[in-house]
Amino acid sequence: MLKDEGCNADAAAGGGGGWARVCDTCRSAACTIYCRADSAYLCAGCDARIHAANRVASQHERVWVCESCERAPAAFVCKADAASLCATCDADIHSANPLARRHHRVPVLPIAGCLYGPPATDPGGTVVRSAAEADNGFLGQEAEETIDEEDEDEAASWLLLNPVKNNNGSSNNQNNGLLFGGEVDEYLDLVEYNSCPENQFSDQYNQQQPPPHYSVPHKNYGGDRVVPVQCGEAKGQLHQQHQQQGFHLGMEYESSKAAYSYNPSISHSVSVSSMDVGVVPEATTMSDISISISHPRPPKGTIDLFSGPPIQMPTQLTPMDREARVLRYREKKKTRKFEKTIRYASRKAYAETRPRIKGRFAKRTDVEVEVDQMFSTTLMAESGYGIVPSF
DNA sequence: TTGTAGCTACGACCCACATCGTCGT
DNA sequence: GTACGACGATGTGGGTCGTAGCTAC
Repeated sequence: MLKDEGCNADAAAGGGGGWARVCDTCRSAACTIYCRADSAYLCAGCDARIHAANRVASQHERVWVCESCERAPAAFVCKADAASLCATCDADIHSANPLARRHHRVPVLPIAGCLYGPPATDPGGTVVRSAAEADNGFLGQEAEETIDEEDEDEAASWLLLNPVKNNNGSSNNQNNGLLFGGEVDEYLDLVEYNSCPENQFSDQYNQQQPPPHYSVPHKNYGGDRVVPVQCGEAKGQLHQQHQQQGFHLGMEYESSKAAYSYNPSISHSVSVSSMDVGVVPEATTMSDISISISHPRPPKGTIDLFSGPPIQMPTQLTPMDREARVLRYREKKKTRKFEKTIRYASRKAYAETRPRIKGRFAKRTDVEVEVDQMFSTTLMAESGYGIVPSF
């Protein structure tokens, strides 16, 4: 049943295989919710807007979009992975290995009601709009303009390549990016991080960290390798997309070796580091970030991009580029988080089930392992949610 | 004002082991 | 170029410990 709505509907999904389905309404953000009543995939903002519009709409049953493929409605919630998965991904993931088979899964419960709550009222009596609304630009024009200015300023410093303010005496060059200090640098590593679908769903997910009444328990889910990821494929697409949308940060990231010759643009460094080194999103301090974004040991035959001469800002941004980057920056600002991020949910699940002595992991005896396996097998059979037959 | 004790908050550390990533064959 | 095995690195959570900062006396 759900399969009909599911992964195989890629062609109609507003994106090629491997890339997150886009919101059916705004066509710009990745969808996170599937509304069964409307048969529509919606992003958080559109969901909030549409389903908060009236009481009837708020009663629409919705489910989370599969956190793995991001393209189909979730059918199961894996408690071990704390992830909502469609039937296909659930089967894929939990047939991967015996440990995964032991994960306890339950059918996903539909979300009803208004996820984002009615607009709160501040002590002064003015209406405080929900975060979702604010995030999606429903602020008044005046407020929007103020925020625009602030964001522009902050984003400008984040926009490494904008030479306009880089001139002496102008306001921008406080920080030329991650290498040069400044608060906004914190977000830099998240940019490309978020671009990878593997991470993207995690971030989307955090973007709408559910209020307590959510029916589906959600935790950070950092894209465990147990989950079939599309990152490799996505990287290519990402690259394409960046080029198409002018998000390439001024980097000519051609596959030719020339791209790796010494042409030390900061954007190059950023992209290489974030994609290839593996950015750890939980980095919250500059030292952490510098660790996460730097090449501890550059590959042979390459040049340490961080140790070279001063970095040149390669191109002048067009207004469209700038706008795109500001938008992107804002998107990241919304989704940034400082909590610990779980990168491997299966490891977390395993760690939680391990025996401990005074907080330390203790050795498991053979008997314990056997009993545990028997118990989990029995449980799976009784609950009937095991999709893949255990052996 | 200075010194001491008590409390709280925070971060580093440790443990076992499944999984990942790299390297050599 | 591909497949496979070996092996070191990584990441995971709860308790403990050390240290810094604060308050009270």
